[in-house]
Amino acid sequence: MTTKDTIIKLASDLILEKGFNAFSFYDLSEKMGIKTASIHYHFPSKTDLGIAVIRQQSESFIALQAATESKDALSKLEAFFSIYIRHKSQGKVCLVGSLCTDLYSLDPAIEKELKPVVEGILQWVTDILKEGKRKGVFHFSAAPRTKALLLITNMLGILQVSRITGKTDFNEVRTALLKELKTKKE
Amino acid sequence: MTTKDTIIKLASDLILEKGFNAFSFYDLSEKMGIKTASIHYHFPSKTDLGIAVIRQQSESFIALQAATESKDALSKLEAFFSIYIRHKSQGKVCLVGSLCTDLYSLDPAIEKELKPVVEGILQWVTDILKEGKRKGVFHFSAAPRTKALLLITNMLGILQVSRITGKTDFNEVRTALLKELKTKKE
DNA sequence: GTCTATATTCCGATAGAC
DNA sequence: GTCTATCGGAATATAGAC
Repeated sequence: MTTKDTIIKLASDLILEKGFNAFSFYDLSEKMGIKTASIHYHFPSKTDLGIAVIRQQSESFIALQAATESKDALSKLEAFFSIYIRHKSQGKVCLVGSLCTDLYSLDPAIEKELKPVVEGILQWVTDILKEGKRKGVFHFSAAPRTKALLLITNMLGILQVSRITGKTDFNEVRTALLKELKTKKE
Repeated sequence: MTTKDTIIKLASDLILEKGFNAFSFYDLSEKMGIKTASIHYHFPSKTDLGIAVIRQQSESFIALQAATESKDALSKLEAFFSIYIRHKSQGKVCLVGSLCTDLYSLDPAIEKELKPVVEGILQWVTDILKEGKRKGVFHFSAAPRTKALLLITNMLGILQVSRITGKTDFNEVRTALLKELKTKKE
C-alpha cells in the first residue's frame, strides 16, 4: 500500500472513531512514523484528505455493488448490512453519520463530495428493495425510497446509539429488520 | 433567563448544529457579548458545560414525559416525535446523535452523563409502544424495546441524512413510521 | 460576575534543505 | 517524498483587578 493510501485508511478510521474535527495530522504522523509535513505533501489541506476519504469509501461501495450485481435481493441487502457489521465490530460509526453531524462545521467541499455518495447508496438500497418486492421475497408498504431511508437510518443510528446502550443492540436491530422485511403481511 | 441558562441554551444549539468539538467558548462569547473568561466562571471546563447541556435536555425530556403522562399512546409518541420536528426545522441533529459520533473523543464524564439519559428515552418509548400495543392502537411484531430502538434510530438518523438528501425526507419518514405502526397486520 | 491579560497547548499549513 | 523549523492562529484555561 502506498503512503497516500495508508494516510487515507488511517484518516478514515479516525473519522469513524472520533469524528472529523477530533483527529489531527499529528495523530496520523504518530501512527505512521512520518512527520505532519509529509502528510501535507500528499494532502495539502485537511479538507483534501477528507475528500479523499469520501472518494475511497465511495469506490468501496461501488465495488460491493458490482460484486453482488448478479445475486438475489436478499444477498444484496446482506452485503449492504455487512458494511455496518464490520464497522460495529470496530466500534466505529459510518462515514455518513460521522460527517453529517459535523457537516455545518466543515468546508462546503465536503458536503459537495458527500452528497452524490449518499444519493448513490440510497438509490442502491431502493433498487434492492424494489427487486425484492417484485420477486416476492421482501414485503413492505412504504414507497421503496422511503423504506430505503428507514433501513439506512436504522443502521446508521444503531451504530451510534449502541455505543451507549450496548453492543448486542446492533444485532437485535439488524435481525429484526431482516425478519420484518421477509414477513408477508395481511 | 440567567446568564448560566443562556450559556447552556446557546451551547446546546451549537452542539446540535456543528458538533461538540467544533464550537468554542469564543463562539458563545461573541453571541452573548461577554468574554470567554466570564463563561469559564460559570463552567470551569468545556466538559462541565457539556454535562450541563445533557442535564438540561434530560430535564426537558422528563418534563415532556410528565406533561403527556395521562394522554393516549399515540399522543405520547407524537410528543416524542415533536422533539425531532423542532430540531429538523432548525437544521439541527439530536443531542444523542451529535454526542455519540464524537463520543470517543470526549471526556469519559460525558459518556457517563449521557448513558442514563439515553436509557431513559429508550425506556419511555418502549413503554409507549407497549401501551399502544396493549390498547390495540399500535401493531408491531418485534420486541417493544427493539421496536423502540428502530423508531429512535430512524428519527436520529433522518435528522442527519436529510441534511444531505433534502428536508422533505424527514416528514416522509415520520409519516411512514406512524402509518406503519397504526396498520394492523395479517 | 465580568473584565483584561496572559499562559499553554495544539493544530493546520508553509518554506526550504536533503 | 520526507525532513527540520517555524509561522500564525485558535482554543482551553487561569490569575488577578474591578
